[in-house]
Amino acid sequence: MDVTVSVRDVAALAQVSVGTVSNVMNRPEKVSPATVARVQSAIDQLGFVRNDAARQLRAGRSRSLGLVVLDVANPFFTDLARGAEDRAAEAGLAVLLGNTDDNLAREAAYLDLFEEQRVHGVLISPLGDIGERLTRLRARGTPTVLVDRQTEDRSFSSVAVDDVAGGRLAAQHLLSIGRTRLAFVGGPSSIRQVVDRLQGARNAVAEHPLASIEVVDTDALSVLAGRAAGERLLERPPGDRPDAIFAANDLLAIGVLQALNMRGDLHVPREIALIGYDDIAFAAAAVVPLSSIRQPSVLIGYTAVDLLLREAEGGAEFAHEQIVFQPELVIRESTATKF
Amino acid sequence: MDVTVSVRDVAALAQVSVGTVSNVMNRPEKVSPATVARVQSAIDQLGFVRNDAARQLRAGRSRSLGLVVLDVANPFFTDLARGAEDRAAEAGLAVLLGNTDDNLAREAAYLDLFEEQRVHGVLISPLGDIGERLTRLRARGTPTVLVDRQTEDRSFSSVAVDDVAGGRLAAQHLLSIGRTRLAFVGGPSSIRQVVDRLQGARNAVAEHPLASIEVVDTDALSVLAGRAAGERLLERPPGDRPDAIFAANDLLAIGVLQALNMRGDLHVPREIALIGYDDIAFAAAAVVPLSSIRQPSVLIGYTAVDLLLREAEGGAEFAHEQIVFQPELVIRESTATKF
DNA sequence: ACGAAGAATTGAATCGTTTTAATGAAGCGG
DNA sequence: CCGCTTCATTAAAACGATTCAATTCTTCGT
Repeated sequence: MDVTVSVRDVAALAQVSVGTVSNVMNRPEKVSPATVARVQSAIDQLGFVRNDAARQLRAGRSRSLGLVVLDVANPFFTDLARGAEDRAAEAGLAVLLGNTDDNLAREAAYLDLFEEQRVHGVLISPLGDIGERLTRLRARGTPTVLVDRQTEDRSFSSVAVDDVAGGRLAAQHLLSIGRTRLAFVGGPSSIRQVVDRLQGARNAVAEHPLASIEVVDTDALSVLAGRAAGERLLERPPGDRPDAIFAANDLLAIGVLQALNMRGDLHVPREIALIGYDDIAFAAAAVVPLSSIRQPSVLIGYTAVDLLLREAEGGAEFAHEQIVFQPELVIRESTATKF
Repeated sequence: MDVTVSVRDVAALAQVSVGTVSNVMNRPEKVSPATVARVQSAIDQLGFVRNDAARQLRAGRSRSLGLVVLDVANPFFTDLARGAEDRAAEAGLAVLLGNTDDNLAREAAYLDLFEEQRVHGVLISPLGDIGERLTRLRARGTPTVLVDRQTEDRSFSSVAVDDVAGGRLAAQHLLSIGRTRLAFVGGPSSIRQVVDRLQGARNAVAEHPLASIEVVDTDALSVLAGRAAGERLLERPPGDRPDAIFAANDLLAIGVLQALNMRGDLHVPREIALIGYDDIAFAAAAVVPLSSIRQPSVLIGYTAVDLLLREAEGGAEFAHEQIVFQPELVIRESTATKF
C-alpha cells in the first residue's frame, strides 16, 4: 500500500510538464485557470502529497525552527513554547520542541538533530556555559537566540528576565514580612537561572544586618525534588529550621508545600513562609496559594522568535540584541502576614 | 557565513570518493581504518554537517514520528509525550510534537505537515470523528495509532483508557458519599473524551433512584474555562446549586476550585464535593487536594509508540490492536466525608 | 497579414546523500 | 605465478521538487 506518487505522476495524468505542476502549487497565478483545474484534479485523484524532504533539499532550509528547553513538563516552558509557536505560525514556520531534562548529552543531541534538519534557527535555554557547540552552530549559519537566560556574551541575541532582580525581589519580600532565617531551595547549579536567582537573594540578604540564607540543594527543578527537599528540612529539629523558603521555581515550591503539609503542626506561612518563581497557573491554586515571581512567559517566547526571524534576515551584519524583561512580585497567602 | 559544505567537499579534502565518505558515516566497518581517520579529520576540519533532507529524500522516510495532542499545556499530555519520547528514542527516532488547541484546522495542518515530512508514523488524539483524513493518511502509507481515545473502528490501532468506565467511577464515588445533585463540568463536545466521561457518569446516575446530573458546558479543558464555569455556578441561588461536581479533567477542576474558593462561605467538600480526571501532579497539591481518576499517562505514550513501530514493520497484513487500560479512582480531600 | 510583446508551458539542471554494480588491489592455495 | 576469493574503493544512478532559460502559442496594433 506504500504507493508513492510524485509530481511526475501528477504531470502525466494531467498531461502537463512537472514544471507546471510545481507552478500550480507554488504560484498558481502564473498558470492558466484551466490548467490549474486539471492539475488540481489530478492531484486529488492520485492523493498526491508533496515530499518535504525534496522541497527542503532544493530550498536549502527547512520550514521549521527548533526550541530546546529544560523541561516540557514545566508550565513555564509550555507557556513560552506557546508564545514561540504563535509567532512562528505567523511566519509560516513550525516549531520543533526538544526537551533536555537538564541533560547535556540530550541538549547536544537535539542541537545536532536540528542542525542536520537545517532549521531556520534555534531557540535555546542552554545548560551551563554557552559553550563552543552553540558558537559553532551559529558560525555555521544557524541563527541562535538564547531564551530565559541572560548572558554576558553580547555576541548572542537573547530574551530573558532579570533573574538576579527576581531573586532579590523574592528575598526582599520575605525580609519585609519579618523573616530572617531564609533557605533557598534549588539546584543543580549547572542551571544558570538557579544560580542567578540565588545570587539576587544573597544580595538582598547581605543588605540586612540580621538575615542569613542557607542553600538546600536539589537535583532537579521538579515537584518531586521539592518534596524531597521539604522532607529533609522537616527532619531537622524545629529550632534549626528556616522561617522562610525561597524555591527556585514553582514546581519545587509546590513540592516543598506538599512535604510541609503532611505535618499538621507546621503552618505555611505562620511557621514557614514560602515563595516560588514563575507564577505558573497552578501556583494560585495550591493548597496555600503561592506567592511567586511572575515572568512574561508567553511574551518571552513570542519575542524570541521575533528576534530570531530578524536575525535570520539580517544576516551576519545583524546587531545582536539582548532583551531583558523585569520580573514582578505576586503576593499570595503563602507569605501573608496575617493568618 | 552561510558556507554550506557537502560530502563532495569532504571527499575532495580527504582525497576519496563521496561514496566512501558516506560509508564512513554509515558503515565504518566497511572502510579501512586509515581512510576512516582521514575522512573523519576532513569532516572535523570542514565542520561538515549531514543534510537530513537529502538523506531523507533518498531513504524515503524521515527519522521521526508525529504526535498530535489536544493541549501541550495539559500535564497529562506532556506525561504521555514523555512516554512516547522514551520509546521512540529506543528506536532512534525523534518525536515531533504538535498541539491543536481543540482546533480542527490546526489538527489538519499538523497532519499535512507530518505527512509531507514523511514521518514514520503518527500518534494522534483526534478531535471528533476519525474522519476521512485519518483514513486517507493511513491508506497512503503512514501508520497511525490513536491515543487516549477508544474507537469502535477496529481498523485502527489504539491505546486508550476506558473513559466511560472512568466517568462511571467518578460519579459512583460521588454518589457513594451521599451526593445526588451532580454537575458535570466539561466541553466542548467535539472532544470524544469529554463525551465518554459524561456518558459513564450518566450511566452511574441512571442506576440511582434519586440522583440527577446536569451539564455545565465549557469551551475548553483549561484552568481558565474551569474558573468561568465555577463562577457561573456561584451566580445561582444556593438551593439551586449542585452538591457535587465532576470535572472532565483536572485543569477544569482546579479552575472550579479557584472560583469556589473566592467565596469564603462555600466549602469544598462540605457544600460541594469535587472530583477531576487525569490525576496530574498538581492535583495532590491543590488548595483542597483533589480526588481524581488516574490514567497511566506515561505508559500510554510508551505503548502507543510501541504499537506504531510494530504496525510500521508489519505492513498491511498487520493485525490492528486496541489496547484499553483501566482507570483508577484516587480519593483525596475534595471528596472527603469528614471535614 | 506581419512582427512584437506577453502569457503559458516545457525540459533540463540542480540540491546532497545513499546505494549498487563495477573496478582494482591484495592475499593465497596449489 | 596463475586463477580465485576477499576487501576497499569508486563512479554513476537514483530520490522528488523547484527553478530558470528556452520555446511555443496568443493576441493585438498597424
